[in-house]
Amino acid sequence: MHLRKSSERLAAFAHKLVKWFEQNKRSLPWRETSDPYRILVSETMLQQTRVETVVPYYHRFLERFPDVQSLAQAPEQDVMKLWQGLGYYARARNLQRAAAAVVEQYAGQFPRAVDEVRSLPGVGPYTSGAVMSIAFNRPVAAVDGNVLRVMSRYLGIEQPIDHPPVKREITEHVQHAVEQTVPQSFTQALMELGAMVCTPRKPQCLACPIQDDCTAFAQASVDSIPVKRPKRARKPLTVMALWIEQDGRLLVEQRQGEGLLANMWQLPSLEVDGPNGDEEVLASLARRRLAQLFPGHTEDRGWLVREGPSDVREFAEIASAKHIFTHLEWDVRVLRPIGVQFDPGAIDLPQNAQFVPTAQLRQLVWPKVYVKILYDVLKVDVATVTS
DNA sequence: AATTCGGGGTC
DNA sequence: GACCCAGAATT
Repeated sequence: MHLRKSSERLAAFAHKLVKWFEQNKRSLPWRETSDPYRILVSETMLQQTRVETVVPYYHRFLERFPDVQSLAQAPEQDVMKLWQGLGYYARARNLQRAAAAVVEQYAGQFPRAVDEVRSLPGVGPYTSGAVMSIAFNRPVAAVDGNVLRVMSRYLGIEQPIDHPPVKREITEHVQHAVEQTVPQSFTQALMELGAMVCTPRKPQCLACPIQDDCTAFAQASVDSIPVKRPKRARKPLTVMALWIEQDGRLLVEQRQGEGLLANMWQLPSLEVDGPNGDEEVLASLARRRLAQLFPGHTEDRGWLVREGPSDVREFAEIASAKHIFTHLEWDVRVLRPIGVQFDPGAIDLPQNAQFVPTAQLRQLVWPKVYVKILYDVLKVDVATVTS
């Protein structure tokens, strides 16, 4: 792969970016340190997540887990609770596994070799480059969404940037540039330019330090670069969730350990494809879920008692919420059985379900959509970190 | 090479 | 609504 820009022009490019960065950089918490652990925490939180969103999480997380040891030995639920609301929860589990690997495989000393850093759980091509350059000032390219946008415009690349060969070509240019300057500053400068000047919409080309050498600016094609391939449509799902509250306790269940929102807590629920929220469909789902939760029980004079199938007939929809994921769209409908009481002590529940006093709900880790539902119904804020 | 992982800000 | 964000892991 030949370079579109000469080595000399890339050196000048890098130099101008670094100079611009030193004069224009934002003050951000992770720019106060070169501790590789803290850089890794920030980079992991920043994956697919905006700076403003991350800042408060970064402070809380490092206050509770100031070093790899404290993170490595913490209960996973404590880590997840501090990640609650950030999304992409595998990042949190991987980050803790990475801390454990540093403690166990590197005797608590953060590894300094690219391959070793890259081998840590949750550390991919971008994050390894970011840690190497930012924390250790080593010349390793870090190519994220900002960099792909800046470089595709600078180089005038009109092929889709999410095409691997295109990303490889861009990485080669970035690698060549970072080797000719101060890696620590250059990596951050490239991303800072993408965030503040070379933005997705309405880039501030007149304020750009590399405007004079930018291919897209020269061609007036800034608005049509980068090109990305179209995304698939989201899949709509209807989620029937049961509200079963008895004597100040709410019936909740923990999701399975893999996949979407792994291990997080929710109301007992059933999912069906499509917008499917007819009253009768929901009631039928609710009866089916009740039968799963309370096998062999039936309603008798207003109480759910043993023997016979669950035959609760009527439900009230007490709350609803729509929630959009990257590839899914949830329509959550919360149904409360009418005229039935439960005896939390006399019922055998599935392993992952239990009645929890409403005052203790906030100790569990909840997906955002259930944070909203619990607040709507109970007026309790289960997002507040208490641990 | 394509999918699966959250959630929020912005236009 | 559609887009996109300091991406990685899995298939």
